Amino acid sequence: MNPIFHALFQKNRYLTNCLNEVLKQHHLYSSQWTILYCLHKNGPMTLTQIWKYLNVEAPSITRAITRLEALGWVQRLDGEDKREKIVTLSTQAEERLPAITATIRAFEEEMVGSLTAEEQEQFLKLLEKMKG
Amino acid sequence: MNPIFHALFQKNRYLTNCLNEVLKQHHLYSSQWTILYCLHKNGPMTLTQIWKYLNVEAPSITRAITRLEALGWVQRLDGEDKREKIVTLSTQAEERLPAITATIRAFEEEMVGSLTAEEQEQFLKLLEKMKG
DNA sequence: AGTATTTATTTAGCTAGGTAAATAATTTTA
DNA sequence: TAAAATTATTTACCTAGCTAAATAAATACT
Repeated sequence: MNPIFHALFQKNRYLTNCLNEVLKQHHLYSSQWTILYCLHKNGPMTLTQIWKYLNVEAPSITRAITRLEALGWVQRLDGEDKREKIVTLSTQAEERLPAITATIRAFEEEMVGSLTAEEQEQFLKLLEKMKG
Repeated sequence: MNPIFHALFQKNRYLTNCLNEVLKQHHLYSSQWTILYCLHKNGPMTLTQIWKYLNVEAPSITRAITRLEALGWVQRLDGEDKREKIVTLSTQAEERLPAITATIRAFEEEMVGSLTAEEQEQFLKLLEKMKG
């Protein structure tokens, strides 16, 4: 296998495992956090808005939201268009998000901190230059 | 979320989806192919050798090998040490691998070809420089 | 030799992604 | 306006990663 692919897949696995490890203290998985952060940043969103924003398929989001709702992090409200459900953060989630965000920032700093700002920019540029 | 992480996770998803798409013609999933390639390159291996080489956990490999065996791509043979199973490619797999490898090479070329050799090297260096 | 520890594999059960198809509500069109 | 097409969400089921714990064989230690 092309070493670039190999390295990219490995790093991806490694980083998500680390992220999950770090999020354990908040009783969250990485992709749950991704959704909470998305809602925090954008306010209430429909399921479709969420999965289009995060670039995954609808069923992944349905499942994740069902779990997040059961755990009390979000609510599903009926939209004006009766087909759509609007997802909002619970007040509990709003309260906890600052602490979680701090954890994440520290983690990201640790992981990416070994690269200079210039290298980070270069890395992003190369990632985007890869076809897709 | 840090844009580097975001971009890396997205690209990872995108590439594995593309890879699966391309491998459909050979009736394989990307991680099945990863294992076949590993065996092709290294010859017969125990399960432990495989998962250590690929940097994943043992149960993932057990499951994948079970499936590959059911589909006729590999065999599990008892080792001299009766605890270990030695995995070998079937002759059918050996016959088909060249065509599959060609497909993969073309795909990789298409994906990574937008980067110059220098950029590819740089990308790898940056990936490795990220903590982990 | 007999017990304790380690090692290799497997099983069970979780999140997280995917596709295909079902359902219900809305829009378009004839 | 009734039928057809589209859209939002869900359900069912697949691969693919993970951890924790079970099992069986080999090794180490009295």
